Amino acid sequence: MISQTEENYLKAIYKINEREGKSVNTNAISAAMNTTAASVTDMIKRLADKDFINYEKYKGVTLTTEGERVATALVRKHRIWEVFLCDKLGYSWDECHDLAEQLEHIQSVDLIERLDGFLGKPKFDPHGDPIPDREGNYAKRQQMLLGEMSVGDKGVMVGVQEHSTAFLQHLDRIGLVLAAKVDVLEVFEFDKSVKIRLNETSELLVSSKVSENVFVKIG
Amino acid sequence: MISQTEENYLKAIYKINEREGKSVNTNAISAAMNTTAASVTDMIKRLADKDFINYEKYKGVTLTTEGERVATALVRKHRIWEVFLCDKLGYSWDECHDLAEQLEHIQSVDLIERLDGFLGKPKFDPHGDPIPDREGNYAKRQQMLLGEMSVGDKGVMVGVQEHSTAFLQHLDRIGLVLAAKVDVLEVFEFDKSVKIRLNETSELLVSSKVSENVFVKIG
DNA sequence: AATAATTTTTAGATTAGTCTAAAAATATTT
DNA sequence: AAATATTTTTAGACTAATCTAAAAATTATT
Repeated sequence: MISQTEENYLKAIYKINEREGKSVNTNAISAAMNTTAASVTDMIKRLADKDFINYEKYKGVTLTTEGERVATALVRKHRIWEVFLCDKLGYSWDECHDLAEQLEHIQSVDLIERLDGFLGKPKFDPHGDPIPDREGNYAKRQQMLLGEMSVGDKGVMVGVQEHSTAFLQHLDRIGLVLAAKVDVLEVFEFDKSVKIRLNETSELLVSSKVSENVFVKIG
Repeated sequence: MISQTEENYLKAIYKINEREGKSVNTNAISAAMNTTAASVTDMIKRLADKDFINYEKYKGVTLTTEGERVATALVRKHRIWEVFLCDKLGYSWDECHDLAEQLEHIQSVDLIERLDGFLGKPKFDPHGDPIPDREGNYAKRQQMLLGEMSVGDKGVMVGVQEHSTAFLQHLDRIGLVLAAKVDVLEVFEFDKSVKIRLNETSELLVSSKVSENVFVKIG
């Protein structure tokens, strides 16, 4: 058996590795898990004993095949539950995350498959993040940050890099929500702010904080 | 904060009290929780410290108002999740229990209210057990055991006393499921078996094991 | 390369939840 | 009412997950 805590550590390691692309060190994990470095050392020994991670003292950790399987299964469950919460129960995208953190730990081989079917086998969660399949594979999104786009580029808002409640609520407030049409009108190098046309109607000037954390799918 | 384990103990105490109607003793709890009497003593001290139960050494325990609130909230959540699993995801009534045991511990003030609304505010779970309202109140069912009915009585199958998988699967097999119409044709005092007409068509002879564990609503 | 700074690990404690074995209290039987 | 049986509690120990403080290893800086 694997505990919820162990699962959460594996997910944290997976996400850090996905972001940084290398062996994950103790401090990064303790920051992500809100614990001390000592606690992390204890835990990674346990996870290494159970063959979920490869660990060498002072060298950081990487996930084994089995560890990666557990982590992607959690991500899959998390994102499918988020779709349920938003599509069926009317939660907004900033509210669904915390509940999904709990629901992703429900242990059942087929509950999540049935839920997936009930929801119409969605490919993306309400934040535009892709949902891994049963094998843990998911297509990397054909997307770029709004801040990396050029004048004249057109696309659709497909996701966010930053998932904080405050940020998501801000996006709601300015109308830059999932599936919004985005045309880049001007890029101000000075402060990295970007002027866009939203949904082919209103003009909107967004700050660097926004442009550097919003993903747009070109096309 | 209250832990999942503490919640489970409170629910067990609630159910034993509901069944036996008196102060709940240590051994009954250890049997229900599949632990030792020593573990129960440890736990009831903790629950008494937190004012969830009234406890006097060697005298058993009763729930406080707060303890009862927690227990009925759990029962409410359990039964609403069961409705979701059966109505929306196609689980059968013998499969949904174990999953609901996990789902009932999801902590959220309004998730269960939204789910309740999504499901159309059901009054009964898939086993015919009543769903408590937010205050923990629920109407006692207008029902009797099949074995207590008389020849000529007619009714509808509304629930079971015994919840084991084997029993529920047996009921499925003989077609005596929730909402089935039941007319009592003959009662054999010798072995407490009962002959019924099922759904106004087939005749069926059921054993005492069945007749003493199936609830029928008269009318 | 020596020193300083940072990161990581170890050592030793703590809490929740569990256990076994033995002692104490209560209930039942003779 | 004494003996026996049952129930409950205590005592002491274990594991998972955490902590603080100190030691050890690694990395960066002068």
